[in-house]
Amino acid sequence: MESIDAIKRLAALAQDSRLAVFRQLVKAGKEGLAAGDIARSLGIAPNTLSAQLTILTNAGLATSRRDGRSIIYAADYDAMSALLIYLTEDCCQGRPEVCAGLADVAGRAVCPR
Amino acid sequence: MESIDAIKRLAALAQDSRLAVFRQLVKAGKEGLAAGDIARSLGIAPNTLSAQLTILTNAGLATSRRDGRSIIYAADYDAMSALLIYLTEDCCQGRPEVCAGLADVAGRAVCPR
DNA sequence: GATCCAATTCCATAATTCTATAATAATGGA
DNA sequence: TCCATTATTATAGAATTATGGAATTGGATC
Repeated sequence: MESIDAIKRLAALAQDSRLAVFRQLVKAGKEGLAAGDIARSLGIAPNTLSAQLTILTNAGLATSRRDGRSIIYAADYDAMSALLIYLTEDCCQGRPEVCAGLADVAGRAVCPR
Repeated sequence: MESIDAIKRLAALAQDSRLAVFRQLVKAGKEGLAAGDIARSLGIAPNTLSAQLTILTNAGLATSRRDGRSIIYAADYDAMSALLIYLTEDCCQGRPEVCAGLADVAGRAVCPR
């Protein structure tokens, strides 16, 4: 993964509405959520949300598909994985004990149920 | 973890110099790196780097300690863990197959050696 | 104390990002 | 076709962020 892509993704997530949207999408799973439903549930104006969704999509963190009048957005889990890898790669430099706890916690966190 | 803390951390990482600094710190491990060494190795002016390090520190992603004239910065692995957890928690909503790949990849990524 | 070195703080400018209003596009039903 | 619904695009003002020069602080050495 390129540094510039990581920055794009991090910047996309570094804003409260967008982070809230992304977390909703992560929870929603593959089926995704309609733009309008997200706007209502988070109390964001449709046009503002649209701009936020565009940023998430351009960053590669979300995908969209049309379903009738609605546009359904879904989290892109692969893009998320790539980002996590990028942030933590080469950690501990041959001294695994340093980040053993991190590995443990990250492994559990990703799919807690 | 609070949303506002996650945003702070994401924003701290969403900038090329700071991301490069953080990755160096992650690679360096607990011993950390002196501010001056980071500035030289990345070609960043000392005062600019100082501002970046302050942002990373305020976000909780780095710690600092003085050693003689130098100030040594180190990555905070716990803060990093907390962020990864926050980003991925409640993913897959009871359908583990959705993010099994993510769990796998994240688990390996954190400590590749 | 005087001096050098490492790092930070202060401050101003440039650039970017956020958000909302207004206008536009696409879809489906009467 | 006409209209309501859903969503996006365009644009602009406000706010935030990034960066560098100059000055300052803290520590080591003489």
